[in-house]
Amino acid sequence: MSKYKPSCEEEKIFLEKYDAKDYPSIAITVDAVVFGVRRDATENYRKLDKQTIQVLLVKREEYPYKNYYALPGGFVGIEESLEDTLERTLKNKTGLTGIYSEQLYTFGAIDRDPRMRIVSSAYISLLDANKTNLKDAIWVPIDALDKYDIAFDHKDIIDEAMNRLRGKIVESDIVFHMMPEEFTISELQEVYEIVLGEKLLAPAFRRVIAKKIEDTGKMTNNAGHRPSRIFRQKKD
Amino acid sequence: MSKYKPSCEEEKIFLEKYDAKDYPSIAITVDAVVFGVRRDATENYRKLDKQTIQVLLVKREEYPYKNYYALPGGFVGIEESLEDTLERTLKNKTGLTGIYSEQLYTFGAIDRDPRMRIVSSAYISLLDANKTNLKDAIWVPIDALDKYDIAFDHKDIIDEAMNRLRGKIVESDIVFHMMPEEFTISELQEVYEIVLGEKLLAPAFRRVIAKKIEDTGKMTNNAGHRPSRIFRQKKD
DNA sequence: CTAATAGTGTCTATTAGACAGTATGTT
DNA sequence: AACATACTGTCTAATAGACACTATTAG
Repeated sequence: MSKYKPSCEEEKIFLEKYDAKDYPSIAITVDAVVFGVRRDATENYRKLDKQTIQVLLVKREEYPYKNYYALPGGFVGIEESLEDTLERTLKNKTGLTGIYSEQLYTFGAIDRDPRMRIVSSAYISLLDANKTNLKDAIWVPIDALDKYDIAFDHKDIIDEAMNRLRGKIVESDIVFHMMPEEFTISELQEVYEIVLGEKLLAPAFRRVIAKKIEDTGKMTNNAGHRPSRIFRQKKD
Repeated sequence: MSKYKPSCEEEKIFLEKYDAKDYPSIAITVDAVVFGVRRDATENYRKLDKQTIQVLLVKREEYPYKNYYALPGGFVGIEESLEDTLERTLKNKTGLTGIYSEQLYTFGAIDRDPRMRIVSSAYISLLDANKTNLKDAIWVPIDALDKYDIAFDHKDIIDEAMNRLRGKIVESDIVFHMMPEEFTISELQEVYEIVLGEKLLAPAFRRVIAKKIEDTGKMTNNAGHRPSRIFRQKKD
């Protein structure tokens, strides 16, 4: 399994005798908090569908927490890295691959799961929700979560993920993972406002964001008001 | 093990039949990156012992990586939370309890350990290194790590921890966990400079830090120059 | 006195907040 | 023209960077 080279014969024997079954078994899973912002798909109408950020949830078909909603996720295979598990799970639920993800936190309380001891590494995944072609999952607005029965400690995980997202949106470039390729500054500002939960002043926002975006030369049209320049993320 | 209540008889039977041994076994460990800054213990001489931050390492007595240095850590017990494992491990190596810690990252590459598949949750722990009464561990200056053989992927973990520490020291109050109860502003500035790896301008530093500290009314003496006010962390 | 570090005052550059105003499309 | 949103100009407040200056001890 490993590239590690034993240093001597004694060590080689030690490693061969070593049996993982001798140790108490704790399972490890990966859970994904997938965030997205949805827009109406109509070309000439770019207003947000729901003025809130949404989370991807899956209805559980089996016990425990049957019929509850849970984060997409699953057991880590013995020959699978945490990121591989994440990728596989997201592909199964959304059909999408290569979604931007980063590790959030690992939850290890002893009574997280009634079946057995399970430690879960939670990841935050961000995507432009318009692109999604969901299979078994649904989008739930973050402020409507209390209308759903959420399985395990997944509500806590979502809350923690929201905190992290709020913190990172201002000092990193992760917003762009939730945007389409091309967007207006107002659309970008809307996403900031949704995540931060507060209104921002347009001049200040434009000043700050200007360094991170570049003009495509295109304009919106038929919006019922002055058209807007269309930008994309600036990459060095 | 859990406070979870089965919803019906069918679920109760399901849970009783469920056997953790049916799933492939991945072990989980906790490793601690313990950071500290050492000062000379002499009362009237407050200069830093070594002008660098130090990490706590343990010499491995067994294979694999026998005689290499590793982060203090160990296997998570079946009835033990990640934090409990951390606390137990640190107590064994340093004799100290209640050390400030926060989760860093969970490392899950498949070939981290030659014995078996091991996923490790790494924590950052911070303490005033002067207080330590080490048992089996040694302090290694961060810039002297390449003189030691480091086991597993622990060098990567330490690097990652250093990055996190650098990021957090400016926008949180974690420095104070590495300071004694009472300190001068210069001593505090020295710790910032050690962590950030750059010199800071005293007036700017004082302006910013003033909000977080309060005067004890005491002064240093016999320092060979103008005495310094002694501060402590301000708590609301 | 000198050496050494503690601590302050202040000027300037940069950035954030606020708000009024102008611009340009659709209807 | 009226409306709606896009976009800009500018004043002010707060903050960060730089550096010169003063203060106070030991020896």
